[in-house]
Amino acid sequence: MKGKTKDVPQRTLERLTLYRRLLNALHQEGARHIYSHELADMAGRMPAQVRRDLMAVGYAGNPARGYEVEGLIKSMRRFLDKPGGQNVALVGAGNLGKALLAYFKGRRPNLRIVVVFDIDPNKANRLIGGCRCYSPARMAQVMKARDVRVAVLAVPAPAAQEVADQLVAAGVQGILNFAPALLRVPESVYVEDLDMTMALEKVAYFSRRGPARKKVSRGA
Amino acid sequence: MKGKTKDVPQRTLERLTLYRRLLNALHQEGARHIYSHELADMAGRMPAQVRRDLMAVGYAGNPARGYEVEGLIKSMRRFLDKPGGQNVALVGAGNLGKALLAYFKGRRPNLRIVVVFDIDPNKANRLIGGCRCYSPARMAQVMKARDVRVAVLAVPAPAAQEVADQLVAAGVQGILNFAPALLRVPESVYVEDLDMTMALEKVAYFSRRGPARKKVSRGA
DNA sequence: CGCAAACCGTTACGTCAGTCACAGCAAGTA
DNA sequence: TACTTGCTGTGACTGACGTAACGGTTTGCG
Ligand SMILES: NC(=O)c1ccc[n+]([C@@H]2O[C@H](COP(=O)([O-])OP(=O)(O)OC[C@H]3O[C@@H](n4cnc5c(N)ncnc54)[C@H](O)[C@@H]3O)[C@@H](O)[C@H]2O)c1
Ligand SMILES: NC(=O)c1ccc[n+]([C@@H]2O[C@H](COP(=O)([O-])OP(=O)(O)OC[C@H]3O[C@@H](n4cnc5c(N)ncnc54)[C@H](O)[C@@H]3O)[C@@H](O)[C@H]2O)c1
Repeated sequence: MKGKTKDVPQRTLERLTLYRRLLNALHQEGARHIYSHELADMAGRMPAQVRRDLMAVGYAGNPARGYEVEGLIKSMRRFLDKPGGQNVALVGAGNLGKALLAYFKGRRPNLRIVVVFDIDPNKANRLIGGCRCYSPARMAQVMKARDVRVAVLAVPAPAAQEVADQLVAAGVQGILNFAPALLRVPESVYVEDLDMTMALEKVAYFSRRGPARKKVSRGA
Repeated sequence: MKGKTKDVPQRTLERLTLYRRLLNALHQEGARHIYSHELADMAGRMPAQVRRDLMAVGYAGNPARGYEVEGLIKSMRRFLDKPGGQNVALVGAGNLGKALLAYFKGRRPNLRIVVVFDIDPNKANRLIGGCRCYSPARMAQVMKARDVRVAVLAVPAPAAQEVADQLVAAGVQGILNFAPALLRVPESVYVEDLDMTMALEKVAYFSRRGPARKKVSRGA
């Protein structure tokens, strides 16, 4: 019973994934120990925040040596990852979808895109970026067979809600949505919106208003 | 004297761009007036928050008819956009860069990608997605000639800092960063990080933890 | 013309995340 | 062994943001 994770704030989780990335790089370079202020520097945060974030994963550091890199990585893996890994589906093999597919190809061992869906008949039943592409009509069937519970949505905005409904019907519990559209899904389904247009407008706006801002970088 | 914009919160600005998108669609459909609770429904927020956000743009609604759509759109344009529009540069014409280029092509009249930079000699001095592609060596020169102050960074992570330095040297004041790397830039430069990997890990994590979450969707 | 209703603008409140500060402790030193 | 040092873990503080509440105002109708 390793439960009792008492709800981690979203921002904290974002930072944890960042820390892990940094730690993996450090481990590659042979580092054995690291202090909170070192991690903080690399992540662009405050040392206290790093320590507080790490409290969530329940790994105790040593006041004299800091955190043991390898052990911390293992702890974070236990905390962040699903033991057997998670299969991910991609819907929409357009420009963005194909870029994502190429990027995630073999990169994340336990967060792998294993199947693609696209309504375009020219794409269905073919291999795209090493993944089998199916017609959305077969979604429920394929998703269940492959035990997919997370999906990336990269279709045009007008089709987004329809696809989301299909995904939910197919048993998906989390959606990474690239379409600029508000998805109506059941409470139990987690949706993360990633709106690039909004992000660009934000940059355009704040880049005009002097340096009066804080250091909240925010991912996704 | 329309100054006195007294620093808008980032989240508010994100929502404003969303409202504007919705309003444009409504205007297309011929809607003339709209209430805060209608906009709120469409945006997935609370009516009070919509009203509060709209305070920032300084457009007054009417208690009986709500907001006048066309006037509000105009006000938001005045508030959000730079009068003559803003030119944007894209650095890195890889899979992601090309997708972005295709997507923004002619879509945003006053936020246009006008130039591309890539270190690949096969791409330099050619047209990519309707944009001239230059070698990074000519960055400062080209950027100044085209008055570009905003850049999208889509190069591999190891090259990100170097490119950021070049961009800053070329006079850029805002960067939309897709690379999973922390950019060190002067205080006056605004950086918005958009980390897709982080977003996907977030979805994978929270999709496993029941429906205990709030309705903070967050863009970018 | 007076009234009722509905919504806007704004102020006040509550909640949550980020920061600070300090107690506790493990290692190194004399 | 006794002491010093510097970092961790954590409670308390602060500030920002979202939420709720309320007075003001404009319209429609009796
Ligand atoms: N740079 C970008 O590409 C970019 C930038 C910002 C936002 N977006 C958003 O990302 C999404 C995808 O962008 P894109 O450039 O890849 O678009 P795209 O037009 O290149 O690709 C869309 C793909 O989705 C498929 N599709 C359409 N309807 C479908 C359905 N009902 N079921 C399954 N597949 C369907 C199409 O066949 C096509 O292959 C869009 O919502 C867009 O607004 C993309
Ligand atoms: N789906 C995706 O494509 C995806 C997903 C998540 C993150 N990212 C991030 O986005 C960035 C770009 O991804 P991509 O898939 O387009 O990569 P890519 O390898 O397809 O393209 C990178 C491009 O950048 C160019 N480049 C390299 N160094 C450069 C330099 N110093 N100056 C100018 N140009 C240079 C290369 O020539 C290439 O054209 C990466 O940092 C990646 O981590 C991409």
